[in-house]
Amino acid sequence: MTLHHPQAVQLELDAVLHALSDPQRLRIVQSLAEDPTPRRCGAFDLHVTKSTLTHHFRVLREAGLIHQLEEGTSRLNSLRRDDLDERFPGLLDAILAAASDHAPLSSAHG
Amino acid sequence: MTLHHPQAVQLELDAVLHALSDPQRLRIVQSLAEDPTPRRCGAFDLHVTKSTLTHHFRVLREAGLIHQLEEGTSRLNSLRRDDLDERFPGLLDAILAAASDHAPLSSAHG
DNA sequence: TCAGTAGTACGACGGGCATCGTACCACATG
DNA sequence: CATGTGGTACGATGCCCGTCGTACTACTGA
Repeated sequence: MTLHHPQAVQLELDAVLHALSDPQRLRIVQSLAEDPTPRRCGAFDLHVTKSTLTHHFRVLREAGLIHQLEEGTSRLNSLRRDDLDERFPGLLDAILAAASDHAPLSSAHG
Repeated sequence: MTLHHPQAVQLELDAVLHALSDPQRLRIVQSLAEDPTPRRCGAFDLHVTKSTLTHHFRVLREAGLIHQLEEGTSRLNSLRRDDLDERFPGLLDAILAAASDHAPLSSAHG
């Protein structure tokens, strides 16, 4: 079974903003923006249980923010930058800029 | 008693995104962006009751998105564009652009 | 085969939120 | 004083959401 991803044209602003209004999910997107390397759900330092993690990644995927590629027992997550930029030009950049000003990921664990 | 408005520096991204993730509130902000004239809470065509209206305007105010000036029995609402732009450059513009693409206010009642 | 890893599915819990109705206040106007 | 207008406060309701635990599947490797 393949995972459902909305098409770029179908992305809804409400869903995107809601997805990013949660600190944990904003963290994930921030991290993926800093380092675009696709990586596992568990590879994000989030301090929540696995089931909660699954939930957050699902919200992000269904909002169209990330792409999840099934790879063995893992799912490789990547940011849908191009689709986001195509649908909502400048939105992701503005949010990421605001987020990095707010609580920079690079110094979050320092 | 004066209404509490957060300072520009204190604006939190989570709160802003959450405030704008609600369709009704996004509508209000959209409307204020299209026509910056400060106006009453009741002057927005929202199809919700007065108490719900009060709630939404409070959320917007406490997130720092709007300013409410007490004027007699009314509150004049205006968009805090400058403060938003100062704190989160480009964010409001990007969201408004995305929103107008999504569901243009000017054609909402047409 | 046994153990470990990566993740899902389901159910539950608690809190928050959008919405409403009712009651109430402040001001203007007749 | 009575009425209308603009808005708040409070309580209730129903739903959604973030979080967790438990049980489960699928793959990997000793």
